[in-house]
Amino acid sequence: MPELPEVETMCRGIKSIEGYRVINVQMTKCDLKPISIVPPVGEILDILKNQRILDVGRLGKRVLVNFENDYSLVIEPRMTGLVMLENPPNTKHLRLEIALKAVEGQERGIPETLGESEKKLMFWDRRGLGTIRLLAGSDLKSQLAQRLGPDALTITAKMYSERFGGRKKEIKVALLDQTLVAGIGNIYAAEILFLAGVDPRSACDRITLAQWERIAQATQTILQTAIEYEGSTLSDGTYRNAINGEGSYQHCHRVYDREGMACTRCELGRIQRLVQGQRSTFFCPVCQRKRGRHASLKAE
DNA sequence: CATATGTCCTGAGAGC
DNA sequence: TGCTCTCAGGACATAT
Repeated sequence: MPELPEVETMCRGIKSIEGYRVINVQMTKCDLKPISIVPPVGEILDILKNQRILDVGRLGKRVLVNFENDYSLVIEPRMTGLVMLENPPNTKHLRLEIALKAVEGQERGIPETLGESEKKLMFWDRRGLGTIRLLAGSDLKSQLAQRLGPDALTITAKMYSERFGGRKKEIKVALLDQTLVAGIGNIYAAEILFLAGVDPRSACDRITLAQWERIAQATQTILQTAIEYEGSTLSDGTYRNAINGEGSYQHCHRVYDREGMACTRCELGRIQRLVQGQRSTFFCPVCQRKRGRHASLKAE
């Protein structure tokens, strides 16, 4: 599920835990197969107990909770994971709970009745493909940060052409490769290529500089706007923000999950679906023709 | 049966 | 031969 805009929304939604300290860490008991948590929860508690949260960050599609002892909790939602503070969709798929308490003085000014001096950070995951890891700062760099490409919110046309340019891979497949650029997933890859007017089947080594410019510009436009809309909650309703609200960028989708519908830009083409790398791709065969130069960055 | 927002691992093949 | 990189395919677990 969550791609960069959804993960960014999760991070912003739990930002109020900054400065709180860890009281307890526990797996929620359920009959489902447990998710991957490394090291085991007891060990995590030993390392994090009473530790203050310095800040909340994002690394590609992962949420980072950074502690004062230089450890970081890396939460990777994968397809259906959610990081929440309130109202999880159900208890059946609740996987981990971290009890937090405000440090001395932090709760001052907040009425005790609101219970704001205590918070609970939860990880909920229906499919259970998500993972949680606790890493020391140096391991975070070597095991994770180093393997990821530049964050999609910072990538430029030059970086695109340098990192992608020599490859034979199709551009849609390459955009999903987190070692090339971090944060783009299946929905936003489709939307970015539509806005850029680039055929998703184009081989990277045949994409022109002008097209890389359009792809870079579209990356920023699509992702920034999707963040403003707090991400996409698809028809299955799985994605929710930190307090169980829905995103609304799904109403802005121009191609994703719109097979057979008329293209909103040219009104001639019908959105087509094809499979690339075992994943669905949606595009407008008129606006995204390989040699087409009709595409314009002006969205509406 | 087919579909699903993501990532990791394995094995094959290419190129040096 | 061996090392590295690339790419295709499957696995992971649950639900609609």
